[in-house]
Amino acid sequence: MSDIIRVRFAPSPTGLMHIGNLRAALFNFLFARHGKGTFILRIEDTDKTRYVPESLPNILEALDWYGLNVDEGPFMDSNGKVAERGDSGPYTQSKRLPIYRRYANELVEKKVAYPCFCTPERLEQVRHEQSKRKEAPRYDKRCRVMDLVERERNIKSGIPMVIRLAMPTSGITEFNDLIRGTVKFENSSIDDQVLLKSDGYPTYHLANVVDDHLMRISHVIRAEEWLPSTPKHLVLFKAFGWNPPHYAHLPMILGNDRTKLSKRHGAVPALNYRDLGFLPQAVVNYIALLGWNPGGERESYSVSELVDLFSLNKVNKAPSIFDLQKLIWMNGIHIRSMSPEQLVPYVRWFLSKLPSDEYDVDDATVAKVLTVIQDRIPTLADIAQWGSFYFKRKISYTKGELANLGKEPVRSSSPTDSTKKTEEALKFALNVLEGVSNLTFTPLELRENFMKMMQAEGKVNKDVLPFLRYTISGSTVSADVFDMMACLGKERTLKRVEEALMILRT
RNA sequence: GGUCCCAUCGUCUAGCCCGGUCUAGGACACUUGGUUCUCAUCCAAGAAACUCGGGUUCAAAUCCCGAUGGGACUACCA
Repeated sequence: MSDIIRVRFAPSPTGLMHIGNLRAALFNFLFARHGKGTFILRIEDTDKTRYVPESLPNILEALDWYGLNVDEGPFMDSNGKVAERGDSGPYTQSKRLPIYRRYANELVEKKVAYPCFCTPERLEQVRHEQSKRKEAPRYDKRCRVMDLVERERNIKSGIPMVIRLAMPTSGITEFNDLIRGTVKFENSSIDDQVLLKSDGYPTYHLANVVDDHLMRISHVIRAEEWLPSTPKHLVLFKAFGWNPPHYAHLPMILGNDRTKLSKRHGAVPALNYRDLGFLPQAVVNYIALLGWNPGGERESYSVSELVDLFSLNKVNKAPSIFDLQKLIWMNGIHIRSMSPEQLVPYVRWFLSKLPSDEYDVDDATVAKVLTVIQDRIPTLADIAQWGSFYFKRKISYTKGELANLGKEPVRSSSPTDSTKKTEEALKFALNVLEGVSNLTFTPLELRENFMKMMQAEGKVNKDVLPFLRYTISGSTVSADVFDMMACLGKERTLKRVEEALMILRT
């Protein structure tokens, strides 16, 4: 076996790319890049009945969003059409049907496979009877022992048939899984799998083996659910006289209830995380650490660091549970580690979703706003709420709401008292703000001025700042008041305070 | 039912291969405190695990066996 690394991510286009797919893709990608190898995308569309046309564009978009660039295989060209690159194509199995047929015939000639004429109904019944007798449900090998004359006759008369693998009835098949070590299977316990269906399409098992060989795949890195069918694949490799690739079976990602991740478990489609406001590098970082750990105590890694450190023998054997809480935390880490300018492209989409009659999103100032709120947004989607002090055209509140701010928490004061208190605070603020020059309207300067003046008048923060916060942001929960005011600029800040005072006087 | 895989805090994990340095470390979440005009960030502290039973050994989270538990597979699906 050559030491050139070629790996593939081989999804079947039966639905949207989900987290499990993403994980398989990511580990293949990391392994390929780490070993300076080739990362191949292969589309396993051999089940016509489950084919979903939107699936492939979704897979390509997801790979692109997460930065898992494919070296060979389908890609979206500049016209938005699916094209393929690489010299081992086609990379879409439905375009390789003659190849599989040829190899299936070769297996029949070698007597490693045989035609089977059993109807689905008969198979169903055989299985039914077996399970009634508490036996393992499996094909009873009736057509395997059919005499050649009858077989020829059946073929000639055009009875629908499939090609089945003639699994050895004795001996064991063992292999060294790169993650799990030696795994052994009793050949006699394995069914005579269908290799070529009656519609001329191959099953996964045939297509997989043929393509992995033809595409010179060096390492098959796939989910653990494939572990039990690996001996079938090995038997096929042996029958063809080919060298099998190395195998590595990844532990599964489970939902909170410890079962296979499915729709019930929340935002499973991989691109949903984009729409929920997660950074691709945060998701990649999180997923990489689910079932893999380079050792040590670090949690935050860039993609290139992951590539440098990645190795299959550090992959865990046990399945892991997807924890959205930790992803959210990690997203925050990545958001805070980036500059506002770097964040802008990711944030734009969320801002574009805001109603334009209420929000005024000025592209040029997004970065400025981000510096103010970057520390407190766990996801990019939160920019709408936290940035609204700036983007919202009009901060609206009623007189009552403003007055309410003046209420003492303990002893309740009369409405007039609380209105007065609010008014007093805002008048004070207005006065201070007017004293700060346009040029020095910075958080630091503002803070100093306010502190100085408050001290002079015997006021404490609580007497002024909550009122100002509400006036500026329209919320009792917001970013730093001074940061917000500096971000807004003197003119807009003054306008808001003045407007609030006017409302109070009505 | 059969086959295979797996097993450290609620969760992600370090340690396991090459037994002693483990009164088992880190992180998320949780609780408490500090910083603070709010919410976050940040800082400090706390609670929280080697599934069980045998064996090997002077010594086992680490090696072996078994049980239990969980998961995957068991289709003319991948």
